[in-house]
Amino acid sequence: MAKPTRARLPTSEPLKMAPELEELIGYNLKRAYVVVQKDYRAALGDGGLSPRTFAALSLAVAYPNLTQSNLARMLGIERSGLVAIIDELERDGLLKRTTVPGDRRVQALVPLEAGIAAHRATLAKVKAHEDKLLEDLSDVEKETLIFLLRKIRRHETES
Amino acid sequence: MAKPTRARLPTSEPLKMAPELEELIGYNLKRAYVVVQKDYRAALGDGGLSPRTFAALSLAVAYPNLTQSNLARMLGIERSGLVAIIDELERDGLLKRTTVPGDRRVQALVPLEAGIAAHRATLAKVKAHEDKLLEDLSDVEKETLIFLLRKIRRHETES
DNA sequence: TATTGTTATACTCTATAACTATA
DNA sequence: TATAGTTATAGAGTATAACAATA
Repeated sequence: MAKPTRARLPTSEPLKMAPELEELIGYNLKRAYVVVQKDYRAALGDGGLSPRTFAALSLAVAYPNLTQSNLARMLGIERSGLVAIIDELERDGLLKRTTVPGDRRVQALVPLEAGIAAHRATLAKVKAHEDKLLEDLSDVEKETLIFLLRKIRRHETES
Repeated sequence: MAKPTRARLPTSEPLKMAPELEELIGYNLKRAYVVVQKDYRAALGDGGLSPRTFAALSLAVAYPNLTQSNLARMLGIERSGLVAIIDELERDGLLKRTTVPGDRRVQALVPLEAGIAAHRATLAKVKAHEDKLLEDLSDVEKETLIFLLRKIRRHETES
């Protein structure tokens, strides 16, 4: 049976980390992601688009008449999970589902003027939040980080 | 009203990305995190410890007699959320809650032999999964990535 | 008054499976 | 048979608020 070998860490003591955990890419990725995500929410507030809704809108604006299935693929999520996101965007008047002549199964996504404006405005806020949060990273460091993250993203499942 | 300006993206066409999305750190962080997290689960299987449970065990092993409140702080989660994680670890015989003489409020976490062994075995599996998944990153690139992620992590809320 | 562990509760994000209407 | 959109459902993961015991 394992015996306690050290005294309990008092609350006042500065927080230590598990050394082997700190060397793992996955752990650092998760923790860093939480930092950025929390700051995003704080910066955009309650009325703002959530990260995933903003991502969906960005792609819908960049590729008008996109299919929901294609958008889900681009986002790396299931078709079923996209429904609520599109519901929200349509409810807010940012885009609309339209039927496509020639294939009555699909619902093409058409960005509306309000959606294009919301996208532009939100993008500016997101950029401002990242610039502020990451101001202690140089431009080269930010480029390097994105380059390395994209290298990991090459393993995204293509399904 | 916005008019469709391009033809619908056919399923066969290679997936495009929204350029401005691809330049955001947060978006790339999220997508890369999903890649690593999915590969972790695939590598460790159904019986394996989840990332958060492994992280909790790692810290409990590194700091015997740790308090639940301190552990929650280290993990960056709420005390309440840690309860289920410790329940799981205790149920699996990997650690035990023990009362501390001098403060009967706290439940010190004592790693058991099985817990130390499970930690060692899981760490080996996690390292193997990361080495395999990230084999296209050089050692310098991996070090750089961890360095940059830690720079972001400096903004972790100290609560 | 403040803190520790706990419970209850709810919300976000995501996945799986099954359905319908089309193709 | 296969695909697009949808619904129902469930499971992580996390947060907030409150509580009892203790400091």
